[in-house]
Amino acid sequence: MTKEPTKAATPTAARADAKGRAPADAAPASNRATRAAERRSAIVEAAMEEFIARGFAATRLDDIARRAGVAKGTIYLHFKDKESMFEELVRTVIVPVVAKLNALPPPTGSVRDLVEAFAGNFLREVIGTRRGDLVRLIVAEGPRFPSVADFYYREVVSRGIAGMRALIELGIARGEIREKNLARYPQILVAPAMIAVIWQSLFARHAPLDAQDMLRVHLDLIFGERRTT
Amino acid sequence: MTKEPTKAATPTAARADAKGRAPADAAPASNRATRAAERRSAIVEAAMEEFIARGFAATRLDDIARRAGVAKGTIYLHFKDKESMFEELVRTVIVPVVAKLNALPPPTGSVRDLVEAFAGNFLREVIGTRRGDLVRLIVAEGPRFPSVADFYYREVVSRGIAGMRALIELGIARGEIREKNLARYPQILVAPAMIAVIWQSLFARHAPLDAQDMLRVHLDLIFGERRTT
Amino acid sequence: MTKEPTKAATPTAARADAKGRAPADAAPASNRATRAAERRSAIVEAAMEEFIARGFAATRLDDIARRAGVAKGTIYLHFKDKESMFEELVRTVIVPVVAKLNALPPPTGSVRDLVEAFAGNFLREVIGTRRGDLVRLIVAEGPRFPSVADFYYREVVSRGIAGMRALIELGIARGEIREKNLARYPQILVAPAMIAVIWQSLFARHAPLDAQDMLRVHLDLIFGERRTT
Amino acid sequence: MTKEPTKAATPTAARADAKGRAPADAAPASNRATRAAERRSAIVEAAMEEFIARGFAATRLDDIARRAGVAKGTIYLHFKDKESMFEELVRTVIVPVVAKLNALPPPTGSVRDLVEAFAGNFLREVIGTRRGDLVRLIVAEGPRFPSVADFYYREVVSRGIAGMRALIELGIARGEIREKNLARYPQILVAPAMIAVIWQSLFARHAPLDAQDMLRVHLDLIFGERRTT
DNA sequence: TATGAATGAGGTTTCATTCAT
DNA sequence: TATGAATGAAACCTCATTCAT
Repeated sequence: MTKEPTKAATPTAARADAKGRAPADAAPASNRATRAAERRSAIVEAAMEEFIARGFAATRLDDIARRAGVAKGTIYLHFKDKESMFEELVRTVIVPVVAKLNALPPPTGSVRDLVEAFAGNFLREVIGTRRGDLVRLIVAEGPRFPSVADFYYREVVSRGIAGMRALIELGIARGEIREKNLARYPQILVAPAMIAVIWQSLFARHAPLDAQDMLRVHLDLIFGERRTT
Repeated sequence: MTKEPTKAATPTAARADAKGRAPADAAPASNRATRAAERRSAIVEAAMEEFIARGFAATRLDDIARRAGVAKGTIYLHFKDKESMFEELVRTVIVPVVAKLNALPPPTGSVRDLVEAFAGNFLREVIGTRRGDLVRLIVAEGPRFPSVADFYYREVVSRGIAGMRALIELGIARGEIREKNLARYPQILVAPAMIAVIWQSLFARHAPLDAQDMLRVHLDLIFGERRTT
Repeated sequence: MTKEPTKAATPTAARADAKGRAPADAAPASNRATRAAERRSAIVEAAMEEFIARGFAATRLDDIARRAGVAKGTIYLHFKDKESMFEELVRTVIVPVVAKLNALPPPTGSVRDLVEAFAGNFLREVIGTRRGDLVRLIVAEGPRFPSVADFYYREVVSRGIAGMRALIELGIARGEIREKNLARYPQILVAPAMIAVIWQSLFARHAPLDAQDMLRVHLDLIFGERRTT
Repeated sequence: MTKEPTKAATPTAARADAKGRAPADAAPASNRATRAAERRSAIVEAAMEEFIARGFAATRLDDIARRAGVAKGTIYLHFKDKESMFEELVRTVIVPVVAKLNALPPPTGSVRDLVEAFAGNFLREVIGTRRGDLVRLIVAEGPRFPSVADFYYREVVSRGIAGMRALIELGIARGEIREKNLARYPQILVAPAMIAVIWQSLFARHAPLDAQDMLRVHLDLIFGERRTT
């Protein structure tokens, strides 16, 4: 009475190669594997939208399928069940974020400029975008999906904290930051940005928040006098 | 508004009277209205626990009823439906918070002492307690329950922001705070506290966070040199 | 993400007694417990028909519900799921059979008369009736429901075999049966009856089988010359 | 009857020829028709295993395909649908049984020896083997597949009964069998063998049954005194 | 008021069948 | 011929809501 399907691996990836030769006549953009990958992305994309809009429990696979333009059953060719889909989804969406964090340029110029550039970029790319909603989604569903919270902590939060700490220590060493204890709580550095993300989702229509400006004020607190821009 | 007008003689009540004796356990302080209120608060309490643990959609009225020690139908004597219950629930739980905010003492002593006392109190009462989870619940369900987000903004956030702004302006006027622009973003003042609340729910088991200590560092940033305590 | 309902116990059986007194005014035939029991039997009855007609896997709960005159959800108030329903069902239906086996009269008269009366009765009550189909159902689904096969073996088969063996030994002792080895294989005694049951389900429309007459011939083999009736 | 008429040039074939060379692996004894027949019998074999293990409704074509080492779609090149496959399958598997029955040697020696040899052979080849499970499968699915039951009756049962009857009449004529009425119910002769088959599937792990020995006792009943072997 | 059995719409998941390659 | 991704009808099961008691 039990089975174990465990699908979700890339389905037909290397069949052509089994012939022992490169598929010379394979049109690069329309073979089976490519179309399957496209469908998978469509599902991931659609699922993101729905999960963000309604949360895990209230999201219907029917709606995901319709939005992705596939049949309900197709989802099960790519994901074992709704829970696995949610978990893999978050991983899939987080991966580029991690890549971006790892690709940060080495610190040149003042630490404040670095932080401001980085945080400004973060705000532009996250606030009010789907990626910001992803943060809210993780906050919302984390307790019910410990594996998701774990993954997010391991891949994003702990690395981000470590990176911030390194920057803060550099700023302290260069005399840009006076408050030495800040290195113990890099969370303080990013707290306003997180607040801005959440504020955007919940209260923007009551009181819009200029996240970039708030960030500058926050950095003034940390780095001292605002520079004359 | 969700309750039916109280009817005079319901079947059960009539049958009890038919026994020809006064109900022995009806103490003067435990009349019908009182017991109804007790039931209602039992339901509210149970619903809070369940909604926090599972979120709105995944919470079953069955579980709420069992936890509250009432029958499922009883919930519908107090609330119109699940959504109304959730909305009223959040209001009910938030009211004492508002009351507390309104009962704050007038500012005497230094602003830093005031803020530190208030925030310290906030952290003690919120971090790791059910009230902290309530914040996360609102973050999680806010987009699907605009009325809840609106209510929370109106009753708690906007008042809190206003109060913080007044304190900040006082601090600036007294020379305790140098960064004048902070008054435009009181969110910065509370951001680390919010982060601590969320951190506690999601990442505490990976990396515990000393919220009180982090708060002191944050206040040092705002008020300058840490005083020698 | 896991729960354990485990319903299926008699739902509201003893609630009235919780009051500490016998429910004097409880109409014997129409209280809640009685109606629940009636519904349960209706479901059991309907499920028997459907399982016999289609087998376990091909039977739809929808059809059972419709036949029983209840809603689909009602089934789940009495049974945990389809498998549990099937298993409990077989138990429920088998119980009276066991009771009947236990209530057999002590052997008086000739062993042949006893066996003939018993087997004749068996054939009348089983062949072509729902109880006969139950035997076929157990044969069909037994390998996939070991607990059902086990239960049937323990409660019916092993007792029946033991009873037959005792009768055979009595017959040998009395000189009615010459073949002493028969006591080692009481299955031989009942084999034609079982064949008749299966024949009835599968081949009756091609070649009707007079089970009672076949039984007499079989008993003649065992007990020797047919008596002049 | 379930196969499409063979078309001349299918896409795959055409593409292979486009390479301008003869397919190197096309041995003379392994042409297309042969390989198709091999695939078909692989499907039949796999389907037997699955249908026996799970019954018709619970068997998945996916599992049959995987076990047979073909793609799911291939099954539909050989069989119209699942039901047709089941029906043809049973026919296919039964055919050799019929052939064997027809090839029985003419009766020489004593009837008891004949019956004992035949039945002993039957038990060895059927009990605990796949062919025995086929009997159980027919018992299980017969009512839902009248055509299968019909076919089985026509090809196996009726011939077997007729053959048994002839043997019995010969035994009566030769004086080996005293019970003349046995010729009217040849089922009695085979009943213990059928019981043994079913017993093996359902109850063997509770109480193993020595079918060969039981058969000898049964034949003693029919042919009188056990011969001194 | 309070109960909880009953309902049935609606959700997730499976799987026989099709069809472009 | 052969493939297996895709489909979508249909199954099982849940649970918010109702209502007779």
